[in-house]
Amino acid sequence: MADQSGLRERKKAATKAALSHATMRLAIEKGGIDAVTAEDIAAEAGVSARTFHNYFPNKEAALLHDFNEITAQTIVAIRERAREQPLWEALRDACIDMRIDERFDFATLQCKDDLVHSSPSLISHQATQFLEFFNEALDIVTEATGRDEHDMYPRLVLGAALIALKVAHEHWLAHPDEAPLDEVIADAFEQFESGVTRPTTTSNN
Amino acid sequence: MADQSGLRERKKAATKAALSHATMRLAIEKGGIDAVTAEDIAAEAGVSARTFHNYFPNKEAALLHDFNEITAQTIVAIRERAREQPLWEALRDACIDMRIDERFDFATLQCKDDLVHSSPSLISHQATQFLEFFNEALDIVTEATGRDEHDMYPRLVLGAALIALKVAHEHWLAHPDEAPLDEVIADAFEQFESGVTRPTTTSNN
DNA sequence: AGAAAACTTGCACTTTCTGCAAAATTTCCT
DNA sequence: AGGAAATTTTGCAGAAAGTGCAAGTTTTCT
Repeated sequence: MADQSGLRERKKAATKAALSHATMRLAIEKGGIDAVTAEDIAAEAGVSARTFHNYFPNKEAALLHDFNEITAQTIVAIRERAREQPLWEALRDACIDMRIDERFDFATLQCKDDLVHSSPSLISHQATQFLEFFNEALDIVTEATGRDEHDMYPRLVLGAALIALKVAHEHWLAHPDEAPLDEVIADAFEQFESGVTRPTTTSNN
Repeated sequence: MADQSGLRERKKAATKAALSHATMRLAIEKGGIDAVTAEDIAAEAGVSARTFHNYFPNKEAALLHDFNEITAQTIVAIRERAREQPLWEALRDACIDMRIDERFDFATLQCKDDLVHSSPSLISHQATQFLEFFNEALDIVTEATGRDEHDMYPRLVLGAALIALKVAHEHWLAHPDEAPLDEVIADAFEQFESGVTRPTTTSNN
């Protein structure tokens, strides 16, 4: 349904990837996405500015495209796992299975993170993507818990899981040599299990 | 420091409020903030378009201005409470003390929430403000827990607290007759205390 | 091959947002 | 009160985003 392998589909995917990569390249080169125009990106990818806007609504979306891809896959993973595992474990394992560390070059990840943290427009866009992630996952979680719309529980668990994911991810990017990403994620989830709300002893764990 | 009561200061505050209110009025009238231009807002408030941009970077900021004010106050409240209370309680009580229900007309709140949920630009902007709130509070929480930058714990607790706040707020807006806002917030925080990660019995609580 | 469907492109247009410099207003000091 | 100094308002110019439309290309399907 999504990717029939006709010439047309392949070309579109290639163009989209080219635009996304061009955005990244230029943003790094010019030291920030704000110094890059949609026209620059289109030129770098060899298409017209109008075509760029056919693929992405704006440059932020182009830069964060792959992150978006991964969350889409994660939604599917959560749905499948939630059928066979307790919810919390399903969420945790789906997050671990994102395997950001294996799919991307570490330097590139760090680079992209720097770009995001230094541009309000990117921060804003990333926050929005996270919200979309939340909303898409919410239906699954609500169903899995057997609660209704009337109940806060689904949103609270899901929120906790996504916070754990985000914090783990950031921590790993800042301290990559400390532990592998999957362990960091597991650790973050574990802290919620043992009760985040109680002040813990300051054993660095 | 912030508000000396010279004529100039008072006028500026008045203009800012007028612009914010004008934005709200027009957004409701035209059924969405996207149908309102910065020029419309300036005209409604009786200033030039250029002046509007001296006060706010964009219309989204103008519409969400009061929410921003409140989070600024809440940061202060958290800082003070964190000196005298256990962290989790400090966060909870500071959130309860925001008293959104008393400060605003309920219909207006619901209206504004509808506006936000139906406009990508507003969703994006609100998400960004939430992130700023997070970052400002993070320093306080980190200090209060006696943990260092190296540790995920501060971000996890704070994340949990802000999720609780946001979820409670949304729930109350959707079901206002069920319980007063402060109780809903307390309830959300309580669910984190009793362990969100374990599936609970479906007693609607 | 040739019609139909889908994609690309250029163009026109509205809107946002910023810098700059001139005018207007408020404040401050004597 | 009066005038210099500081601050604010405003208009104008300009870069860039983003969208609709229609014409031109390319791919698909039979």
